[in-house]
Amino acid sequence: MTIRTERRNDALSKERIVQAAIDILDGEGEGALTFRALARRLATGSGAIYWHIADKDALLAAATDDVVTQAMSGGAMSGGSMSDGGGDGVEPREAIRVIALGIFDAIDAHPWVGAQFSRAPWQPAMLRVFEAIGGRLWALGVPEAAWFNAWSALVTYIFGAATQNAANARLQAPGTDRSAALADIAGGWARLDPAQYPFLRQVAPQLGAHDDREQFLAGVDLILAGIGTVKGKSPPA
Amino acid sequence: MTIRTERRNDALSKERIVQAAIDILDGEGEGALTFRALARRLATGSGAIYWHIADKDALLAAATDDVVTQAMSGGAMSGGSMSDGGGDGVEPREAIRVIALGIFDAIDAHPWVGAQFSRAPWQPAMLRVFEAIGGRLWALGVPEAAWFNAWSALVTYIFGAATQNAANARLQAPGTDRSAALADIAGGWARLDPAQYPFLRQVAPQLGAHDDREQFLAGVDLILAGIGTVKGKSPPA
DNA sequence: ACCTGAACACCGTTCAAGT
DNA sequence: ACCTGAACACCGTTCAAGT
Repeated sequence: MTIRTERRNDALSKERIVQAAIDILDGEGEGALTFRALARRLATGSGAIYWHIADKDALLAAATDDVVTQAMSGGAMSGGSMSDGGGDGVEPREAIRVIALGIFDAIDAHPWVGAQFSRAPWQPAMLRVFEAIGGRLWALGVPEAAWFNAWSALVTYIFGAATQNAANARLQAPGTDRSAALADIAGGWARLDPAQYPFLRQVAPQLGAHDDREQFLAGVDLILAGIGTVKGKSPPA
Repeated sequence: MTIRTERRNDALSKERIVQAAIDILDGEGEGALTFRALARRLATGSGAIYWHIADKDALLAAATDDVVTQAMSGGAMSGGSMSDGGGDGVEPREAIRVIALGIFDAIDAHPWVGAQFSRAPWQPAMLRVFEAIGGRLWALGVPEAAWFNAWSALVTYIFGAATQNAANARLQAPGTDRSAALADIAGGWARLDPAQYPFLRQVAPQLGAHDDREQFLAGVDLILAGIGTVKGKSPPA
């Protein structure tokens, strides 16, 4: 007697399709993701994909949701949204930094996610990020009147900065050296007209030498410092 | 004797092509900008456009540069980049707010510009924005060690927030009511699981009622306040 | 020098036809 | 229920041919 597996291992499914799409996006770039390429990789017809996924937008949305969910699954990012101040042992400012860096690194590793945000905010996985940030603001003791604007500024900065960073990375030809490209731009700034661009000339060396993650975190810290001036008290010991 | 005009008034030129592209982008959306549609509007062949512009990326870059240049031509945004503190009578923080709002409004009016930033930062018109912000930081008396990070955080937030705002606007069907769509999302947040999403439930009413420009400016102010804590002195009177 | 428009090599999406 | 792959209606870009 033969025991049939209820499903062939290689049966098409939304999960398999989304994973194949992520593989293509990461490995060959956004331009390489076509239904024909996807069908070839899955050894099926291009039309079969439409049985499982509505269209290309839905495919990109599902792939993005996957990546963000992954990024949020780190231990430091769950829990701690209690209004009593957290209670999971992580200082709220530090927790916000960890969440922010998690998003930054995830988008850096999957640059196409950045472009996707513009087309589909309010995705389910995003809600978990939003809540995690908001919960830490409660734990920080930010006064109620400032909740919404403080939360909005943080979330906007985190996703905006991560997206811009990834876009810069995507601009480069796949094999080229990132720091060399940056040095090129910094060199261009250093040669700008001193009368018109005194500031950019001054900061050109720092542009060429900066670390992206540190620069990103410095921005998060500036916003946190600004939020601190609203409540007017120092962080809890 | 006949005096020939050196150029027919309707002769093709990069300027005319870019303007026609902007008209299409603003009036019919990003999906409507094709070389065929552009050629039809300019009463020429689709191939003629390639004589004046390298490809579609260059066309979008030129259109974006136009819009940003326009946004920066406002009087309050020029000058004032002297290290002696400005001297054009506008308080630096207020000048930064004006510049930021100018960018925000320009991208709000031309939402496609937001999507374009990801593909081409470092555009010439952008440099003027970058310099204008940096110059005001000097005027604010920010210490040298903080120049780069403070500048970077401001510029990142301004373009990131403006882009995200425009993307949200673009998501909606052209005819629909913006506040109704926001109320829908806010309603969704209000119905989230209280155990998992206490923060989002709390701020849902503010999400539905907020003013986008005010929210944006509040973020700029938070960063400026954070920058203030770095230098540790109050703004000059 | 500048313009024309057919041709080429692609797309996303649909759908009759298969199993 | 799920899959196939040809067909449809598009794209951006090129290029021989015109003026």
